[in-house]
Amino acid sequence: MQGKDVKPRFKKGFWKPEEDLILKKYVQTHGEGNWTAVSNKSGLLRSAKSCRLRWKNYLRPNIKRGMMSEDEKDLIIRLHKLLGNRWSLIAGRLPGRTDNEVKNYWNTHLNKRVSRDQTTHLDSQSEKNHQLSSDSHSLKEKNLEKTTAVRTEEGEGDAGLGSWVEELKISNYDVGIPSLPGEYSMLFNTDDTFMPILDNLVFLEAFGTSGDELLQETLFM
DNA sequence: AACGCTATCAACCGCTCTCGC
DNA sequence: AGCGAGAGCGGTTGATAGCGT
Repeated sequence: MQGKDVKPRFKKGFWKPEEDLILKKYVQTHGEGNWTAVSNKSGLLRSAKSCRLRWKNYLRPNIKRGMMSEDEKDLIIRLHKLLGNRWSLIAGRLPGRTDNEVKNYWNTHLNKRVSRDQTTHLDSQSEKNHQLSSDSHSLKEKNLEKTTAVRTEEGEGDAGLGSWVEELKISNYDVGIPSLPGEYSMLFNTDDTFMPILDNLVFLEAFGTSGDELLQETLFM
């Protein structure tokens, strides 16, 4: 056996408490980041990726674990409506929650709940929606194109944005109140928990423009 | 008690993005 | 401009706990 072509074989599977302790101590001493160094120097036989994930999802300070509150559930549903499967973005609005946790929670709990709700509402809504959608569709279409165009003009180079906005359209998410203009009309819903959190930062991250700018464009185009 | 099924969630995998050279 | 390494993201897998029969 020649040593030079032997790749380090990393350990897989669940982390032991002693491994957690080693990782925690190493990061506390040397700081977060450079996970390759963490992997190489900590003595853990774990990949850089694995170390990063373990730290980010479980060992990082201020991680909130356990049951989701009703507010958190509601927020996830609403943000998912607006942002789609952008878990890190959604998790960023939930202090102490990680993208992995939000994603898991969505897949196991909320996904079912939402599809169930949609099914029960579908019958009563479908007639009404059909009427409204023909009116609102062109406006929604227009605003989406405009939003995407803003990003393109600014040279953001985010090829993925256009596609997920498209997905949002295709997946029949009712992200707006039909009588209000634009795709972002849900902003006019003065919901107590949602409004303060859906701030400009979300828009900046998601659309490359601030919520204020977007509203201006949507309202006074 | 034993078995099978389902739900849950931690962790991995593959891909994309970013940045430095 | 092209390349490689590191970091991040979203989708998927697999172990296992819980429940029903």
